[in-house]
Amino acid sequence: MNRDFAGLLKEHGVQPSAQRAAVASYVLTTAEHPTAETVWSRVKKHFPMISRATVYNTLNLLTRKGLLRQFVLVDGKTVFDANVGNHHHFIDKKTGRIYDIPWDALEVSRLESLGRFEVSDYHVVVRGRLKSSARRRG
Amino acid sequence: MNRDFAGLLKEHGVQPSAQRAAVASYVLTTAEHPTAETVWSRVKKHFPMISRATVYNTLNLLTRKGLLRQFVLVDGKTVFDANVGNHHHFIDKKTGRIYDIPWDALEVSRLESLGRFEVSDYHVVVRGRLKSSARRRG
DNA sequence: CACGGGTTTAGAATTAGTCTAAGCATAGAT
DNA sequence: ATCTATGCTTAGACTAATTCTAAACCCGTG
Ligand SMILES: [Mn+2]
Ligand SMILES: [Mn+2]
Ligand SMILES: [Zn+2]
Ligand SMILES: [Zn+2]
Repeated sequence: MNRDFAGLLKEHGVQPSAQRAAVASYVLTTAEHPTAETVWSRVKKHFPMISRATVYNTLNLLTRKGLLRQFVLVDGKTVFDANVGNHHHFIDKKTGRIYDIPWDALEVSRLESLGRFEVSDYHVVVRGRLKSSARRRG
Repeated sequence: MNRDFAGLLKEHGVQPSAQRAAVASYVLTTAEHPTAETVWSRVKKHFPMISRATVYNTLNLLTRKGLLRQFVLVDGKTVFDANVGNHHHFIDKKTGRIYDIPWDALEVSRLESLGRFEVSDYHVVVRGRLKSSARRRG
């Protein structure tokens, strides 16, 4: 932790600023698939005067620059995911929380047979309950 | 076409009305995965005085009764799907249109190996381009 | 120190969806 | 045939998520 986020942003063509580093330091290290509202509330703890517009701007900018991915799995909520590599998702039906499933944990076959669909990417969305064993990181 | 939608609704525990039959006759027969706004505009052509609230109410009611499914795949738009059986989805990156992939066209393996995740359902979301062959029904 | 480009800000605007309260339709009772 | 209760429909108000706007701000360069 405590990486040099200003440097990281610069490397990805994002001009660094205190606000952007604050957003990045949270959103690029969490596994909780936060909404923009969640990002805002987390970042405000350490940077109380940051505005909502800056949070949205920064999240969209990081997404355009490939540091972040955003997707909508439930309801009307866009969530942000710093895991930009291929992976699948598990949604806990009880809590709505989203967990990553490593790419290699599942295999999808017969994708070549899709006829008129030319596949460029895909992922599996799994829904269910978390087994009762104590939950660890998600 | 021109099925008895009032009868169909009754069979599913939905008290029929002219508005509900109008919504049902469109949304239960289309394959275009429409948004609520799209449903409203289509239904208004044949039933110009129907209100937005009635369209939303009916779509939510049909969903509760199991005649319709709703999901969010892209952007912030909930779409409605009269195909309530298991199936996968293909999203055309160019147009955003959503197409059904029959359940048996794909196979997902190793779902039993997901450890702490207890799977109750899943589906594959595939994205790509539609091959140039003339498009048929989606 | 002034300039200028990019960044941040608060709040207005927009969009999707829900809620409200009044009016309407109709099945059943008389 | 009329009455009535229940449920349906309606317009518009409201809410929540997100984007837009325009002014203020920051900071490196001249
Ligand atoms: Mn966005
Ligand atoms: Mn809904
Ligand atoms: Zn993820
Ligand atoms: Zn479908």
